[in-house]
Amino acid sequence: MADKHELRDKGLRLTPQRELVLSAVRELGHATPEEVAEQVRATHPGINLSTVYRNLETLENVGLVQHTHLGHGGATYHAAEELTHLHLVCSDCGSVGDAPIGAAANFVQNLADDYGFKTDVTHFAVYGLCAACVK
Amino acid sequence: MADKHELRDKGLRLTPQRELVLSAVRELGHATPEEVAEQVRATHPGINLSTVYRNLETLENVGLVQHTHLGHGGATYHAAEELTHLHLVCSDCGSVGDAPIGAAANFVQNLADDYGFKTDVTHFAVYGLCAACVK
DNA sequence: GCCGAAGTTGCGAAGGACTTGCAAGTAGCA
DNA sequence: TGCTACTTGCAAGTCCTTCGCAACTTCGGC
Ligand SMILES: [Mn+2]
Ligand SMILES: [Mn+2]
Ligand SMILES: [Zn+2]
Ligand SMILES: [Zn+2]
Repeated sequence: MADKHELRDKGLRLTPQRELVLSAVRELGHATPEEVAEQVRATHPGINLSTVYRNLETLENVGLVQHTHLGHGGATYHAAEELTHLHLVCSDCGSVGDAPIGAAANFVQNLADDYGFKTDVTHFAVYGLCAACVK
Repeated sequence: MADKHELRDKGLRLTPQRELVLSAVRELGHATPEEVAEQVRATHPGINLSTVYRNLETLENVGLVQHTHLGHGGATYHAAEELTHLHLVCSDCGSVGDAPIGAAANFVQNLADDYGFKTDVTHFAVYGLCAACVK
């Protein structure tokens, strides 16, 4: 549920649509704009898809949500608090597994040391074959 | 330049368009379908974009090219031989740097050991801030 | 509480990036 | 040389995301 103050505190106006979009992202864990819209429509049937897109962008600008790429195209949205894990996406079966960010700590450190590159490991999924499909 | 035999050897028919698409991918290093089309048009002005898409797909199916995601959307194509490095994409300035695959060896090993996940580190770029933009 | 400026919404239309159907053309094998 | 399966160009069609705009809210000030 979106607390009214957190939106106002970020300098955003409080509209039912905006609260609902944020709530939906939190409830869904990660979701495409289309899925967010569908979820919001459960309580607010009239919401327009473009309103969902606009609010996702606005919420991302103030850091309340963030997007990730799990598949070959588009984006999926997470609540910012939730971005504490990596996504392991299987190229074969499409499954999305989680791994703690720490699993990449070493890698991130290497890139920082050797290239001065500050890696955001959550923006793109980690792509490959899941344990089940390796066999 | 695409050697005629390598296409035939993969069971593909040899068309000028197909050879040119493969050559273009090799010359460009990594390129979007649009960029490949533009490159091909230098010697074969009439080539249709859909022919480029179809051939990229065909060439990917037989393993001569491969696609990667460097940006937030679409795909860019590489010659299969060239996929020996990671891409470090800067979220700020958009630059695309390279790093040897080995930089991720440790990470890949971790995921294999802990999750049985076989990682393809080249499919998605490594996203973050380049050294210049970190400052 | 009421007002007005600025921000937001819904809707329809536009964009951009592929994908598809199809008729004409071509490669490759006999 | 001929046949058949594969390819191509072209036009149209999808799918996903963004825009323009008029109507409508929100919210700080009065
Ligand atoms: Mn992909
Ligand atoms: Mn992105
Ligand atoms: Zn799998
Ligand atoms: Zn940069």
